[in-house]
Amino acid sequence: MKDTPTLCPIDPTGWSFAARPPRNPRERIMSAASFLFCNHGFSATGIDTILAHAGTAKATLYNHFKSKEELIATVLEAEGATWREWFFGRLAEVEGPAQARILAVFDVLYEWFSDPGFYGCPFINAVAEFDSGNDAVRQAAKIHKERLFTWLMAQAMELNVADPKEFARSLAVLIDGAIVAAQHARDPSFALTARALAEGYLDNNQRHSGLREQ
Amino acid sequence: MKDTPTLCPIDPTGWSFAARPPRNPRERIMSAASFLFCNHGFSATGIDTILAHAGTAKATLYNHFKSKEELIATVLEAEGATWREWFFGRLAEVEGPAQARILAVFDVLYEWFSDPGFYGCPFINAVAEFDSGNDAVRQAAKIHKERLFTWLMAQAMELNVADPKEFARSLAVLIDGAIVAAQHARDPSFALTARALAEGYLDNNQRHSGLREQ
DNA sequence: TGATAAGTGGACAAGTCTGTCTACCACCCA
DNA sequence: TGGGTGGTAGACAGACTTGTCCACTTATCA
Repeated sequence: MKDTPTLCPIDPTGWSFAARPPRNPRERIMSAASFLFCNHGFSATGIDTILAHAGTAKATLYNHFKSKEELIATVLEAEGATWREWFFGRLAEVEGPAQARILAVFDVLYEWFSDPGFYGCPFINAVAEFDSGNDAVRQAAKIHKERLFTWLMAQAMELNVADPKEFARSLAVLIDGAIVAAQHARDPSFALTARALAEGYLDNNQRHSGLREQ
Repeated sequence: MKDTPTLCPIDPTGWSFAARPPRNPRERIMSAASFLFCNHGFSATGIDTILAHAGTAKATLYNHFKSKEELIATVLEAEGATWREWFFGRLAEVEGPAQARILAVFDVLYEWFSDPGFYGCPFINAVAEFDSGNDAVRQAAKIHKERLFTWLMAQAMELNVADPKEFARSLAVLIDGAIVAAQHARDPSFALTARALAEGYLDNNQRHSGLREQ
């Protein structure tokens, strides 16, 4: 049971920290915590459950993390970093202009939603569970969203749109909407619905900027 | 303390069950539970906290509700029903064609997001917290979403769009996206961003159907 | 007036939660 | 060989959880 711990029964394409092979007790704890927190909720997952999944002793956990709250924050950071690495890595593979890269966002989302282990966005879920009362969680979510926003702004600059900030906000709405709708309906095709909306939005943006130039 | 209990410090325009004046112990419990569950999370809110806010005895709670789980389900239903009553009531006031009513959706959302007591959609939050593990919650969320979907489909029929289902799905994405973005950023103006997206989508739909008819 | 229903207050059981602590083990490197 | 580091196993404290129960009070209504 200890030699090859199967903490995460799913085999995602690499978007989740929980699916990475843990190399030491600390990583085993984080893997198990990540999987359990994201799938069963943060409050609902007890320390003992995490330890049982990780196959480590309680003292080991409290050697590495000051408290459950710190563990939650650390796990969220790791999960976010892994996801962004995967997400932006995927998009970096896309050839062509910014327009193609932006539409590819929704193809990559589709891939994510299609994974049997998809549980929604850990930050959306965490803020939903804590909202007021846990600033570390809100902060982690804020940073994650800002990273995404920065990437969207960069695409907007490249596209030379009239209002890059509003452009990024619009795409953020489409992305969040797709995530929540797919999570609730357990239907990955909401990514394609959002993609079609994005396509229309890009077209409208193009047409208006064309009119401006004439 | 018992004569005029101020369970809910906010004074919304009527979208929340928690703000309705409770008339009997059962309603006091539901009001307090609704406010606490939605603002601090379901697991994080204990029975004793609810009772303290409601000013009732524990036996009264367990006289009316079999368990905390049943209380959660009942509160979600009531909160959803109140919100829908408010939301669709608002939209029914809108004069003009379906197009205007659809855009008004986002004005009403803006009003909701602007309330200081806005905490996001209780169903999105509940599913985020429980996901797997509480079927009653998922079921309640499903019913709520279906009601909204039905309304959107009705507008689609009136607009005579090519694919009413896809039309409703698109607007659902915009609505969910606006809710989550506004909740995270604590910025109601995401409703206006979503509104602009909807406007572009409606225009594109119109243009394409025009092309089809020619 | 007097019976019935509904609510109160608080003790209590039984379990779960986080976090601490001790005693022990196994490995690595000097 | 032997000391230090890091992990294990599990008991334990103390607080908090949900849910039950009982004796008592208040309100309603025939």
